[in-house]
Amino acid sequence: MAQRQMAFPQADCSECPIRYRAVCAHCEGDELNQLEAIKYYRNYAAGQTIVWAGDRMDFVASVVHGVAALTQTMEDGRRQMVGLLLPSDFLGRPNREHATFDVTATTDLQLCCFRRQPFQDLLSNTHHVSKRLLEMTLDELDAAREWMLLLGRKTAREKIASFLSIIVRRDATIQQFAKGGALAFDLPLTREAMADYLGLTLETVSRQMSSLKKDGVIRLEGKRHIVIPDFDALMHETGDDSDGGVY
Amino acid sequence: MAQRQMAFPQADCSECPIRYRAVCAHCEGDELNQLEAIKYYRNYAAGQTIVWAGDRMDFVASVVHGVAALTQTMEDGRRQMVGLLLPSDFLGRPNREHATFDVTATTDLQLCCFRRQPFQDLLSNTHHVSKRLLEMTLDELDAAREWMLLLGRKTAREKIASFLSIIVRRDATIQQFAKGGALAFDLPLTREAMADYLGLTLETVSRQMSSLKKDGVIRLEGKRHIVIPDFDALMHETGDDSDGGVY
DNA sequence: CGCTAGCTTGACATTCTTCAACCGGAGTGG
DNA sequence: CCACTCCGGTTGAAGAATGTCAAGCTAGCG
Repeated sequence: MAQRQMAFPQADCSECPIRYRAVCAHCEGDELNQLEAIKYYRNYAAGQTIVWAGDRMDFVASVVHGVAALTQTMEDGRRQMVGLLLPSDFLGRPNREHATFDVTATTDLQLCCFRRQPFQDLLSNTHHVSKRLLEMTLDELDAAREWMLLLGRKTAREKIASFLSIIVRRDATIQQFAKGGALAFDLPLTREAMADYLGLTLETVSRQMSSLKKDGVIRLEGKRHIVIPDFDALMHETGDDSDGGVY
Repeated sequence: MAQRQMAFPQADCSECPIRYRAVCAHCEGDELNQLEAIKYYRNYAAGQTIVWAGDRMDFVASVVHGVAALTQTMEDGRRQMVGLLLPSDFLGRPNREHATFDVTATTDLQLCCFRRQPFQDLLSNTHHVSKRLLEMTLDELDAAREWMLLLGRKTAREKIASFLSIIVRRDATIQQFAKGGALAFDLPLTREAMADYLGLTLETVSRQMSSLKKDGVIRLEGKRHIVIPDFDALMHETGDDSDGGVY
């Protein structure tokens, strides 16, 4: 694959699109300067592998633009995605030298990287980064648990609907309103990657997408562009409790 | 159900069985004293519910003895276990007032509880508790990701074998050597709870247990006591990479 | 202009679930 | 003490959901 040149701007922290959601969210003044001093950007084209499971990984990073996937592969080739990293999500683990999962860019991607050792020093010496990292890790654990319900108990149709609703909500910046107030967005994953995410085969994904389309829950414009005329109707297909309840 | 009296001893921290694995692991001297000052024990009988999803929860806790399960339930009754808490595991989330999942004791259980507010204060004012909590949360996230592979891609037989191997390894204190060097332990879960853990029906769990027994991978003594004559044979049934690789 | 990657669709096979019957031990009331 | 019932578990038969294998479509690209 030809390595296209990426076109993401390399922002100053003050203009960074994930400034108040990423691991740096709570930092100000000196702490932010320390982070800024050790940061550098890396760009990847859609489809590129960032690290393989077991590889030495000497940086941690925040996703600035694009989407990355963590996947696990069994000996016989069965694959399961176990993490989907959207802008502001954190990649890597402090105090761990080697990657536990394969990491690939599923769209063009920009990472804001920190060399691991200086980052760990910062964790030990300051409060705000580790506090934010704990919050984010707890959030990811909650998300992982929702995902487990999906993998263990939902039907193929519910899985697809749930996936679409996650994408729509998780990266609100991607979403736009199409004519008539409907939601519209581009899928950041191929059918195969969706299958890996959902614990299905790509054929089943394709069939269920067609089925949702036939029933008017979604519209497909091209293969990747989705229009959702009625978000409530989509939510109804997810199998989740409709009444937001607690909040 | 009659509320039997629990028989777990209430240890001083210095004699606590989870002293160096729980959230308090890194604490010494003053920090430990602060924790000790706000701790109290609670006991639950097998089957009891600790909190329901959405309930106000004004404490966090470490599991001292026994096993607790986090489960999610869909409107139509489908249930998925999303967390299995063994001794030293942490229950609850700082800065969150309401429980996100149902929590139940699957065996007789002892918790070492901390009122949430003082615990949060400790998190803000000291280093060692939050550092340990971050480590533990990252470990749980890794475990959740292994679990996703299981839920999404493993066969029923592989799921059962994986579950058994997790139990054997995760709480090494439970396990004993039966005659002939075989591993032996008691299942901490009913067939139904195993089904909820593994994303199966209880009938499928029962059938696969019978099948593994028929093939000599496990022996069943009563319904709950398991003997594993050959651990490698069990591992081979899990579908996981056999060579431990990195470690 | 033909290839390829990504996707769709069909026919058939397989796995797991569903529904139902049954078993055995523990606790309970007569 | 015995019959009863309940709970957790096992097993069988039939059906539904999803996977597998195979063919074919389409858009973009060399």
